[in-house]
Parts: sequence; C-alpha cells; structure tokens
Amino acid sequence: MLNQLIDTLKKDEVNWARFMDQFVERNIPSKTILLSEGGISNQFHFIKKGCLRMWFNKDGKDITFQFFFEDQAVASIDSLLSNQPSMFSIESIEPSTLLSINKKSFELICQVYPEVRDGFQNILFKRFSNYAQLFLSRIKDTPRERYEDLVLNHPEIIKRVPQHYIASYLGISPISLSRIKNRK
Amino acid sequence: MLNQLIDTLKKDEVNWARFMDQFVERNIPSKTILLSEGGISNQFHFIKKGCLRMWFNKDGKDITFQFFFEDQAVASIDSLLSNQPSMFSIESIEPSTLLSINKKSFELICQVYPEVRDGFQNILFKRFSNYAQLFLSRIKDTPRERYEDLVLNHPEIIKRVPQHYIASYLGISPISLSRIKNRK
DNA sequence: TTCTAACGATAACAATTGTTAAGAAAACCA
DNA sequence: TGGTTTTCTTAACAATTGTTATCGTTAGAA
Repeated sequence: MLNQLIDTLKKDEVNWARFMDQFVERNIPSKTILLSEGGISNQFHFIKKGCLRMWFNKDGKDITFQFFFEDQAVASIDSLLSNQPSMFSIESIEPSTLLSINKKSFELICQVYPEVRDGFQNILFKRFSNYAQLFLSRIKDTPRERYEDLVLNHPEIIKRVPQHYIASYLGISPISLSRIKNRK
Repeated sequence: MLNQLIDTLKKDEVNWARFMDQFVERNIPSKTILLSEGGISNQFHFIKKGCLRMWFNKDGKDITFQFFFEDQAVASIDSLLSNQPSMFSIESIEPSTLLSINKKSFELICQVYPEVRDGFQNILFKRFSNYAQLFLSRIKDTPRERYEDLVLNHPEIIKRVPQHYIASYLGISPISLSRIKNRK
C-alpha cells in the first residue's frame, strides 16, 4: 500500500537517504501495544516482519477490525488525520520488526513531493473504500460466510493468526468459531 | 451538509442562477427507489421535504444504513466517486420533494469554483468519518443501546420513521425491537 | 528437559433472537 | 364511509450463541 509512495521516494536517491533517516526500525515482542484506543496517534508503521492487528474494546469485549502483515502500512488514520483520540488500538500478534515514522516527518516529505501527497490522498480514499467493504461484509455476511472468505482469500490470516483473534475479527466467541468449523 | 456549498454558490448571484438551473425539483411518493444496489449512481439529491433511507439487501434481509431528512444531501458516494456499482439502494420513506443534480453538472460547478471542490473534499472526509462512527457503533453497541441513542439524539427518526425500518437500521427483526421496547 | 502459559475443542446450560402466526389499530385509497 | 393495506404487538416454538468448565495439545521460558 505504501509501496507506491516509497517507490516515488526512491526515484530521488539523495532525498531518499535523507528521508529514510526519519524511519526508525525496531523489534517488538508479541502483544506489544503500539497505540491504545483513546490515545492520539502520530505515527505510521511499516511492517518489515510480523503481524499486527487493529482492534477496539467494548465492555471487555474484544473486537478485531483488521490484520496487517509484511509490507503493509499501519496507522489509526482517523486519529492521525484529525488529531482526535483514536477509535482503535494497534497491537502486535507476533514478534515483529517495524519501520516507523512520525507524522511531522511524513508531512515534510509531502511538502517536498506533491506527488507523494496526491498519492497519499489516493491511498486514503482506497483505504476508506476498503473499510467500507469490511464494514458492509461485517454487517451483511454471517460469521460463517466471513470465515469461509478468510479461508479462500486470506489464507495467511488462517495460517498465522491465533483462532481466538480470528473469532474476535468475526465478532463471535472462540467457542462459536469451533462450532462453525465443525459444521463444514 | 451541502448547505455550506450552496452558501458558497449563492455569493455569486449570476452563476448561482445558472447553476440552480441544473437542479431538477421533483415530488416522489413513498417507497420510490431512487437508486438500486448494483446500479451506477450519477446524481446528488437534496431533500427539500420528506425522508429517505439508504439500505442494502442480503438474501432478502433488509439492512438500513442511514436515514436522511430535509436539508440533507443524499448520494451513494462510493458509486458516485468510483463509477462502480453502488453498494446501496436509496429509497423514499415518505412522500418527498427533492432537488437533484447530475454528476457532470456538479463537476462543472467544481471547475468554476475551486473552493467548492475543496469544500466538497472536506464534506467527503467528514462523511467518511461519520460512516466510520456509524460502523463502529453498529459493531460495538447492542441494538438496545443504539435504539436508546436514537431516542436521545435522533428523536426525528423515532417520530417519523416506521418501526420496521428502525428495526432494519438496528439490524434486528421488528419483533425483537418490540421486545427491546418492552424491556425498558 | 521440565514447567508454565497459551491455545483450541467440546459439553452443558442459559440467554437471546428469528420465524411463523394471529389479532388489533392505524393509515391509505376509492 | 367502507374496504384494503400497512404497521405494530404478542405468543409459541426453534435455532443460535454466550458463558462456564474441563481436558488435551502446543509453544514459550527457565
């Protein structure tokens, strides 16, 4: 997703080196909270290795919204753009390696490269559209249908994400997920 | 919502008259389908009088996403912007009076007024944010909590929208909605 | 290697919701 | 005004899901 943006940056080797300095690489263990719901987000994370999830909590009820793997950008866009408290938490599911950049540095990049800014707007729109699809599927489809979609179209999730997080993503208890799997 | 845009247009009386010609006023009876799911949307509607709903269907299951009343703009934004089939249907709940404008005319307006285009982008972002809130509430909150929120914060909906559409919005059967109301 | 923690599957019971049906009231149309 | 349609409430029954508990397996840490 951010690959296109990074490709744009790479065309200019001088500034590429300069901006890469703005990215901080770090290793984090499993279950590291990168952002808590209600906190203000000021970072983008680029996953070099590992898996993250974006989730929120309601009365102790854990609901996962999206999983992220290598080569994907992760941020709480709502908080980033509006400087308001984030609706989501971001947490690692596996030990992971991240490249992180803060909002200010990223905005500097956008000033130097209008095409990066435009590309970012495009990415934003696409991500909002993707969220709309997730939203609709969440409402429209039964947990079973959504599980089957994961099996067919997102085998990486099935392979690497613990069942109880998958259940959290489907909005059901882990016990109900076991039942769904047994009904095949 | 489109009020700001229209205020911008009104500042220029010559062009205001020209562009108002692009709006078509029409009266529609209750249960008029303005846009079907899967169709391509090329219109904005501004509600002068009446009430519309945006909804989608899954296996005969009717799920309402949002209600619109007077002074609100209605469009299937996903389809409008992407020229792809709409995820939603738009339908009148009451006999209504609409001011409608097609996409091309609206784009002409945006070319003449860059500030309209920018304002529109802002409105888009706000609407996407609002959809995100609706989305989260839809997942996070129980139908009962969401019904109580309607009673407190959206009495117009309670007053004017038939119960079974409210149930559709809450994602439950009308029978379950009766039960919720009885448990107060 | 051993111990501990995490994870997944399953059973039993309770709670909730959907479907079908029926009846009453309200709204609409000729 | 009378007839029809729509809407809402309620009951009965079925289906689904959640909660609690238990057990076995796997992964991680010392």
